Amino acid sequence: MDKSSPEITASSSMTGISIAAVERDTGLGKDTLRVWERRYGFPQPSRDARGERVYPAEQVEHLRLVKRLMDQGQRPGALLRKPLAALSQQLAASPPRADADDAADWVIPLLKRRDVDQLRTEFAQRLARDGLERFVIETVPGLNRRIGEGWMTGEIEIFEEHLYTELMQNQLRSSIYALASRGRQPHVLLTTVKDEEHLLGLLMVEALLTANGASCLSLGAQTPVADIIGASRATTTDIVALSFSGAYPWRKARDTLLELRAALPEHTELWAGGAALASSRRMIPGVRAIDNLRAITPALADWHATRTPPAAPKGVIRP
Amino acid sequence: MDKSSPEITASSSMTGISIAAVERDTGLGKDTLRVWERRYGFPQPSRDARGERVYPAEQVEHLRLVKRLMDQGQRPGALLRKPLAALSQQLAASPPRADADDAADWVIPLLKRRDVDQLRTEFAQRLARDGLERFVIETVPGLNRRIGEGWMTGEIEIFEEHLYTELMQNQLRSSIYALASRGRQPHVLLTTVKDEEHLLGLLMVEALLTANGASCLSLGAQTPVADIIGASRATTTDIVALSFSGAYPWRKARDTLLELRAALPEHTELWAGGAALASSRRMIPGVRAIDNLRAITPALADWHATRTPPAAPKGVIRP
DNA sequence: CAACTACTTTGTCTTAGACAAAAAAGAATC
DNA sequence: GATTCTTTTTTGTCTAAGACAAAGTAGTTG
Repeated sequence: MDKSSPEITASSSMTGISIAAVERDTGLGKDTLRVWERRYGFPQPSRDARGERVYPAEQVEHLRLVKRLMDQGQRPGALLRKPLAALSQQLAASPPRADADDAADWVIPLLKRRDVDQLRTEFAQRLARDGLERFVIETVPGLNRRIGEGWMTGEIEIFEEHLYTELMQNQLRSSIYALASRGRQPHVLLTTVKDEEHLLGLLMVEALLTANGASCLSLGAQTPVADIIGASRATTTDIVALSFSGAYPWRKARDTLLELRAALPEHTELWAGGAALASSRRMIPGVRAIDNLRAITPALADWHATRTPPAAPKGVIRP
Repeated sequence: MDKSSPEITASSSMTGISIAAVERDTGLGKDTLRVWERRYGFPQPSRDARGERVYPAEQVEHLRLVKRLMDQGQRPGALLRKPLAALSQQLAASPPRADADDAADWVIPLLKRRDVDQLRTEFAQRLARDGLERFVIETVPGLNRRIGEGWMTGEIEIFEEHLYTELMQNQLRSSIYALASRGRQPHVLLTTVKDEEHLLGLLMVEALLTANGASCLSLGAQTPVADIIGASRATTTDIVALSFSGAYPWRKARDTLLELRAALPEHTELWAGGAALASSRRMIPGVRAIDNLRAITPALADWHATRTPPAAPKGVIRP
């Protein structure tokens, strides 16, 4: 009511949203928001008494939509000139909707009902029924797609997406932990470079690797390149695996990989996965491209085939 | 050993580091970095051909130190006027060094050796020996303190701190998962507000709650207040638990809590923990302050005592 | 010791202009 | 038709100094 507490209840909704809050909510930088306003006339926030931008909630929603479509590869200039309605249509049409996808529809009502226990149970049951490998390769991507779709069409809220991610991450983590056995070959160092989030995708890869007998060490997302190098050196790392999301610029990915390749010892393999690498049939020397999740198992098999399994280079210690 | 290793190939080091990279590495905003330069004369980056700031690696290190001390409650104006040497001393002196802390020293050499397997084993062993509760209340805080100290004195690198956090998080998560049983009372919604990271601390709390029979749902860190409200509503949430780090401004914490209190249904309890709340004996009406980790167990006991345990409001279903 | 006021510190927001990296379009090659 | 090279457009990030309120400190009073 009065000025004593800044914006009483939902500090966001009634009063409008500050530029810092919009940055947090949409992931678009402050500079970007300002320059869009100047160039395209959208968003067009009102101003408070101090002359600072105050974004209405609906414009923030609109911006979130734009961000989503940009993450799919669209360009902002085109998107910002279109009216809101055109965008909503576009996203509904964009994914080609594989036939079996609708099988993932069960997740939406459970999320809406916030039925956490049931969600956990469903995840666990499907995992037990299909096995970890099939679960990760088929079920989880289907669910992810359905969630993304639901968000875009307004079926579910942001919180519900977070909830899904949180629960699925827990499921995967516990499966990984249950499988992990110490000291097995190969040792894989797993991470994404800076500017990438994508934690769920990383966990999916880790699950597949662990299920196939590898010993993973995940550094989480956003590891600076220097740290990846530092981490792999002086560690018995056989493979360094990087994940790039689809939106990641191709050249940057290539440069990062080349830099890593040069810095890593020769006997350490370098794997790169994610949509950014899958699209091009360009190969980078010394880097193994992992087109999709299914390619992980054969790649691991190759690794084992290349190394002569019985004659270990270092003395094999068996108690 | 020598300076060659951390820098060599990293695209950032030879050339110097851009302001965006410094923001990412230190957590200090671009605006803040610029205004410090103007006001205090530090940092003082050189400029590239385009006139843009290029920070030498040593200044970034210095900044990281400053950030650390700020997180302990110190003020930037004082820190930035002091020479680097004074800061290094300060941090070494700051924690009062409880007697038994040195027992945590074993973790440093293992980290330096990057002996992941051994670290996992040590964690697991101590946990099995002492039990989850003692592990979380005594061992983990001791380790955290030792790690923070090691980082500040230069014993360990950032990567090694990340590695520790990652491994410990995995340990806690798996313990939590093993304990979790569905549908037990009370249902606790667990999170931190925006501007808080503190994920490890949150997991420690979750572990304690779960060990004492609660059914936790963690929303991870950085949940906007509006989402917390949305999440708790229409869910069978008995307790909403928030965690504030020590650096969090007192008033903001109070306002957030009051806002939440007003929005939550009356039968939902609101718990607040973390150093920010512990220092003041100020009470906020309708909010239960959790001074430290040890206070969690009695608080849960209180909750059970308040509710009449045998006469469940909803029919008890037993198959 | 708590609460009020006055003073200092500090982070974030404002403006417009500039420029390089990324993407798209066009042209030329095998 | 597909690949490579060149040109043009698009787009995000950076810089500048000034302004101001929120957070913290100190001094005063009950």
